[in-house]
Amino acid sequence: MPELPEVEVVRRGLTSHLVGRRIREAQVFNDRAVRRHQGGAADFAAVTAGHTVTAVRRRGKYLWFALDDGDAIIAHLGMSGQFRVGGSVPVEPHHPHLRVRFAFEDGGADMDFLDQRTFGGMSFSAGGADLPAEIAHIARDPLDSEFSLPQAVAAIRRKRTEIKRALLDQSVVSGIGNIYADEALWRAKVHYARATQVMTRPIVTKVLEAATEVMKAALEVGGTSFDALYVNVNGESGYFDRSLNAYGQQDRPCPRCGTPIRRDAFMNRSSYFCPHCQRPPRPTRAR
DNA sequence: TTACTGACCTGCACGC
DNA sequence: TGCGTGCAGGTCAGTA
Repeated sequence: MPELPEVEVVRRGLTSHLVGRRIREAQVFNDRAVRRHQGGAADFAAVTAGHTVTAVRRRGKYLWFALDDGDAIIAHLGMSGQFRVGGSVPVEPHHPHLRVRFAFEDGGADMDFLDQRTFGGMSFSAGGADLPAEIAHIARDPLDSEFSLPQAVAAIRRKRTEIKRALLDQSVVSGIGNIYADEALWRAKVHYARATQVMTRPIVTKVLEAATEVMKAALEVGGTSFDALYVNVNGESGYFDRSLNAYGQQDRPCPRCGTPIRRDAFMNRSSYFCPHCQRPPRPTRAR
């Protein structure tokens, strides 16, 4: 699943393939891919044509293509979105997951947006080259040069919820998804259900530092791939799944203490944790 | 205002 | 072999 490291790998790939190229046309093969664009598929194609891409930027899991006149094209990969540009195996025009195709004035390789589960999508943002208004509510992520660890720690401690829920809240700290939340909590030895309002500043700091470390490590090896749902712009997988300590490791021994990793249902998804290293919070007594 | 829940969506694995 | 069910999970609208 694309989380921050995976999206950053895609951003870097797209930067080298797109910057300086002028869009000739966008073909939308599935309207759902542009459902967040107010004017619909035809309008999306009309407003994106003729623009030159000046930069590919990112905040958390959102990408946007800054355009020459100050506008932007926003993109989110969702769970299964992929951008492919001129890979060794070209995407066929009738590929079942091809949602949007961009062709360029230079006649070079097209850019394809594929998305199996259609949770991702694209939209046009007028005047959004620096930061689209549509994603201004997304907090800075730990790989952002202007990310403030003390501010993020304070934001988490202000919440009255469980730590994992806070980590997944993109308006508090962005870029962290289910995989890296579990890995960060495992590294920090913190249970996913710990209440944020009673966590000390050093503990929250430790969790965020762990999240930063694990995402940096994942970025170095091209991100985490379990299957064909995440690949870079050339269609290649990352290798970080080989380094996961908790996520997806149910019943396997904890690399730290040997206790079998447990899987709990949490927030309609799975949480993987070591029941020995990450002790559950004591239930609060009703008065 | 804040926290929480469920829907969206498709392909795969598994059991019967 | 075919069918039904559960699971994967990021985001957002609706509800409490």
